[in-house]
Amino acid sequence: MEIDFSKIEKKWQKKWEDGKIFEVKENPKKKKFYVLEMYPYPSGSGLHIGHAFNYTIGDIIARMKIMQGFNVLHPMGFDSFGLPAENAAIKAKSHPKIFTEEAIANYITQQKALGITYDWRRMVETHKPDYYKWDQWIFLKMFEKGLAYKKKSSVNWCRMCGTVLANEQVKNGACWRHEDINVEIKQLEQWFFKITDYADELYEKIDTLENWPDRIKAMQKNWIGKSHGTEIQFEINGEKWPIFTTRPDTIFGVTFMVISAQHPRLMELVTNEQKKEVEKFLKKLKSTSEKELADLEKAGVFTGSYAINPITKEKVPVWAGNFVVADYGAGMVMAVPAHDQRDFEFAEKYEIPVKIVIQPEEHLSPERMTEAYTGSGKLVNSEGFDGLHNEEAKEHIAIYLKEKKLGKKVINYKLRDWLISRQRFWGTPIPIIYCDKCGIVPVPEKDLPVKLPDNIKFKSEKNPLIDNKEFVNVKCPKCKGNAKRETDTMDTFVNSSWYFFRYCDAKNSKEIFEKKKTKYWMPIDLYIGGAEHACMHLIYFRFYTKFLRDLGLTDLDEPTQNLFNQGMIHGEDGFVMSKSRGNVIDPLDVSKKYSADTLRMFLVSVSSPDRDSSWSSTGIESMHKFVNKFINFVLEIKKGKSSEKAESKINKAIKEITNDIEGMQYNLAIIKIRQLTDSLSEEKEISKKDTEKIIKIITPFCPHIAEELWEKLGNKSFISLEKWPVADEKKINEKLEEQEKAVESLIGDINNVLKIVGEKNKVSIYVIPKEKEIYEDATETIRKKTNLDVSIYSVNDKDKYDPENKSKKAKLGKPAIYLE
RNA sequence: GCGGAUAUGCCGGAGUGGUCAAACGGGACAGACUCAAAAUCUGUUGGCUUAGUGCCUACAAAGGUUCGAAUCCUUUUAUCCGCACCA
Repeated sequence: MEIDFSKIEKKWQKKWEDGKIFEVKENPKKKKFYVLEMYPYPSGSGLHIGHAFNYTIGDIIARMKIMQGFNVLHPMGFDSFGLPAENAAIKAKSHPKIFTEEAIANYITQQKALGITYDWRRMVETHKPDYYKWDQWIFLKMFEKGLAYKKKSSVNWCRMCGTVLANEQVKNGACWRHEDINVEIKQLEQWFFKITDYADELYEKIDTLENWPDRIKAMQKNWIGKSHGTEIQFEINGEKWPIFTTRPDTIFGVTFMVISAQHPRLMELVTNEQKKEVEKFLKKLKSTSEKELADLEKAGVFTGSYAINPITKEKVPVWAGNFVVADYGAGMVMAVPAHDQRDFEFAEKYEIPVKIVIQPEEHLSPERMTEAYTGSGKLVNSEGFDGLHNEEAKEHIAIYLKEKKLGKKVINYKLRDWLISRQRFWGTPIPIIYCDKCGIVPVPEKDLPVKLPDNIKFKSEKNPLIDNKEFVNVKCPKCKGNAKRETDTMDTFVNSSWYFFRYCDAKNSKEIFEKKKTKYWMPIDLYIGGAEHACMHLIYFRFYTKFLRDLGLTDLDEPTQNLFNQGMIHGEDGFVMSKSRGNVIDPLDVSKKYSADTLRMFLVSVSSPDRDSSWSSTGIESMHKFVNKFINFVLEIKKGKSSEKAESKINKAIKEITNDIEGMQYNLAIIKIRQLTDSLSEEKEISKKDTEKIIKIITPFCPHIAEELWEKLGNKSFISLEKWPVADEKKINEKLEEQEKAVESLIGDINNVLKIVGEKNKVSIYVIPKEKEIYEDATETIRKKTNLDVSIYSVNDKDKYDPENKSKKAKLGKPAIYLE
């Protein structure tokens, strides 16, 4: 039968929409299930295959859950602030809003064409004032709590983006959007969110995230980088300077100190004699980018100052070095060349003494060392601590330092505060006013939102807000005097840090969301997206959830316990899809050529959805054949009574497929659907009820076709809302399956012998009496599959035809055969 | 350097202690149908051997645990990814 896929897709999409069947509201009587795919940035080029994959993964489970009777929240929205639209607007001398809204309209059309169960009433678009108003509101709350602050510091600048970037947006020293552009370090005054206040909770709660991929959890731990150590006060020029170390046990081995060349107070330590040298060194450093810095040989210059070791009272030189990170720990380290490789290399280069304070079994001596000894051992040259194992010594020395008020135990994090200012137009305006009299004044809540003006002129790449007098000039909310607005906007990751809360109450104009509503829907039961957000969005959205909790807006510690990382779909050539490679597959082309259902099926059939896979044109072709085969099977099979065997198979399939979908092993579910269809096509008839069950279990994968078939069987309802079948365990008959296998193996044997002895016409089969029925029932199948005349005899049958006395070879489960 | 993941037949990928020469799909080959092709259907697809058998070699490599391992343990190697001079 010829199916007009595109026609039935449109038909059912319209019916679903008209029937509002995927629109949901809170219902305390029903169990909720919140499934969320990461919302997209609406780019001008439309949906790509990764989007289609992402949405399909979510839709399959959403559809099954709906049919299982859950109240399923499955929303979609757009992360619609961002640079590409702004850059396009600059080029076209237009407004980014125009590009953005066109792109969104296009996305919605394309998303609808995939037949996804979104509740479109809940759509959020982050560029709309009714959304970003609440971004600003959160900012004000952060400001109130001291978590939003302005500070001058070294920040990452991308000249292509024309703005500063958060630490999380710097990859390998380059901009996350421009991998060939190394970021520059600039000293700028910028707005930060104090995410470090939550560093400990963000770190510790990672272990509670049961269903997050290990990889993501490891990446976040690594990124937050919690380490236990000791802060020790060294005296330099009569002033106390703290350093951070994880190795207080080596304090007697300190032979010099190194302060970061980027340390803001470096010059305070530089003596007049050394000033020239240091400046020369700094100048040379400045011309190297951060990326090159990483590969650079350790180098430094003597500052002229000396530090006093708080325990030994020894005077050691303080150097400025290129390998010390300025904003980690104290930006200065105590250097123990004998027991730290970096210090060792540095000491070797500048001929600084090496002092061994930890001795392992195999005796070390400074002259023979070619690298630092970082292992364990007993303390030596350490006065009263000599003889202690170094692990014990860590503890003892820390206590000693604490008693003498020379140091204390501390915890350090690699995580830095989140730099949220962006020197760009197309983002949420930071709701801050600068007044000459009153200083930094937050915009009062009642004046929110601070709207982006429609009337703007782009001049080069400069943020047009700066020249927009109507925007900039404002009265100070405190003194009513003339004041100016902040013109920086917020990082777009701010918008995506709480959008999942807003879906629960997307149209609320009075408050950010109603707590009662989010209490019903949250947490997200399944969050689906790519792994590229591991150390960006996926940290930020945890941070925001904690902050909103502390505001009392939610009781949740974590936004979701279940994170699913989809794999990447590569081109047919195995490479990442890219225009320049010409291996891009457009999901819309595919669904037009085959069907949306074929595309959905294919996307999740190649391998487990969390794995990378490659596009395959033969694969989609084959899936399309299967889809057609399935349709024909359902329509053509005689609706009568199901055999026991068919019932067993159907129920077993229901059971297994339900588990596979639940476990997101869609590829396995599809294999089972294929197997079921293949084996049932041998049946003469199947009951209408069973046929309907089969259509139901394919509904999450092929919703349009399922609806159409459901209707063709005479049903008036939506299959999408029908009850998911539950396997009747009693009908699963393993014995029948075994018997079927036995018959198959017999057929295999016959064919095998035929191969050896050549063509024959007739087969006589001798079976153990109690098995006779099994094989007799299969006579027709055997005949069909071997193309032979089939006679079946019981071995104890006296009248059997058995000229070569083969029957005596028969065994249980393995009949004897005679071919002629 | 640190951390995470992966390694299965021509290919993609199932398979976590025996029922595994290994699901399912792709590809290839052979056959049926057809004037022919497409579609569809059937079979074969590690080696040798054989009236349906038996044996050997196999699940990155090497060891080990076990009556028994693709599956468990140890080590090694390779690939991919993330962080990276974090003291």
